[in-house]
Amino acid sequence: MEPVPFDKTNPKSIEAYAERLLNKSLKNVIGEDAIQTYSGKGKLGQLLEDLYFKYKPNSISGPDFAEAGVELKTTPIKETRSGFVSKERLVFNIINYNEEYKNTFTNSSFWKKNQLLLLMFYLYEQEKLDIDYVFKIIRLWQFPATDLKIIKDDWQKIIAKIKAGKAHELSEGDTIYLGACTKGANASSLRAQPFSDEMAMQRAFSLKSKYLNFIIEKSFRKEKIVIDYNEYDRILNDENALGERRAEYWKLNLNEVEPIVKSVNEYEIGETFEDLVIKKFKPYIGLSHTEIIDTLNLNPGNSKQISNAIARGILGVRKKKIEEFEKADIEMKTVKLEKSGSLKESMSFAQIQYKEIVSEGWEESYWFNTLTKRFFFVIFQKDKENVLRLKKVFFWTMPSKDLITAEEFWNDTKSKIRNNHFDNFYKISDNKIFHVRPKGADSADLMETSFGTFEKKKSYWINSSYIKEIIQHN
DNA sequence: GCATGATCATGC
DNA sequence: GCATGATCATGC
Repeated sequence: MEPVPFDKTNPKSIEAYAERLLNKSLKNVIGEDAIQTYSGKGKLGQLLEDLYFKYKPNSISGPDFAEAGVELKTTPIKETRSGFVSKERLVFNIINYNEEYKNTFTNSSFWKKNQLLLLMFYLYEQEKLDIDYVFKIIRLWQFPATDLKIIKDDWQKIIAKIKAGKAHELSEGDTIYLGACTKGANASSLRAQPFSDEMAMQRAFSLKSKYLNFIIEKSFRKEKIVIDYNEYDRILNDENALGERRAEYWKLNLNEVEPIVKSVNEYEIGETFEDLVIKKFKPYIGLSHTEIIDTLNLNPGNSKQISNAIARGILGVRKKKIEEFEKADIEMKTVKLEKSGSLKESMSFAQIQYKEIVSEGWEESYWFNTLTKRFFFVIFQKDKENVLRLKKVFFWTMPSKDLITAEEFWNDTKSKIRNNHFDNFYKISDNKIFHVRPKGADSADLMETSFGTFEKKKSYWINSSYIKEIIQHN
């Protein structure tokens, strides 16, 4: 066997060799002949291994480049008006429910395989073949310590659900950065789980698409720092030693966002990111808007967004967006309760895209992707004097049974739009969690349909009664 | 008092 | 200019 064209024990050497593909496609570099004589099959990652790296992984459970500890990942980006963004989540190894729970994080299948990634982002273009995709970012990636801490907690949360015999109830929205996404041809790709007879959907570890956007954005800026291994140690210190330590990674340069947690030293022992967020709110429970604003010296103005500004102020993020929430795609929702504990208003979401929904599948739809997010609720309630006071905060994910209702609602909405019926959607009075209601500048604010006609802009809403129940039970 | 339709304020 | 989050207005 001919020697590989790089030092297979050295991540930097593998990266340097990979970088020769930058702004090129696989076909550009190895030529059409090599591809035509290739007898294997597979997607881009496989083709790269076979035809470009000429490297056969000698272990299935470990990283692709075993000697260097490097896992190769190809993942698509797409171009939008605001630049390049991730097209989809990054999918890691399938979760073996019967095995993974026996491990600690440090010797988990996830960590052993994915602690050092060679990421190859390519520009997805619908009409192109895999071999013609052009690579736009090629780089080694290690998780910054503050992110690794969250990822470890995410992993443990997934394991806890398996240990509780609830693998069938896993949801991508359960966790912050590391998700358990469905993986399989269809909903009948089921697997056994160790502590329940119920079959569970096959799932894989995955990184949220929004998290990838940060890697993408910061990679284009090419900023480097040296990783803080003391912080790594603090995260992993209750377990085995970390493997070989890696040299450099690219720092997230945060101009538009600001993290809640600046260093892993801010965590108490055993505390998760969510614990820490909730803890930050504790001293302000029961205080009024004005009292919180005075205490923290905030300057939120007098707008409709005041509750939002107060919540960010409490988290120490004043002007910018919350980095962790952006990367995890956590949806922060502030709610105002009346004295009685009910909500005056239902909760609105984005406008229904009439031209898009008609050809979408459920799991790629806006509504599915919104409802499977993790939510962070910040609840204010009016007191006897009608003064809004902070009541409670909590993280929440929609239970799977309500997602079934959501799918029915969405299918109903979609089929009406397909049939050119733009009224008669679910109403609040149907009492089925969701409804459709107008939302535009005014009643003359219209959106084009797939029929070429124009209809009033309408949005997805969650009924206030449902939100009220969530608040009561959390 | 609530359901439904309508519209405002802000930020990107 | 427009989408989003928030809220108002009307009528039953």
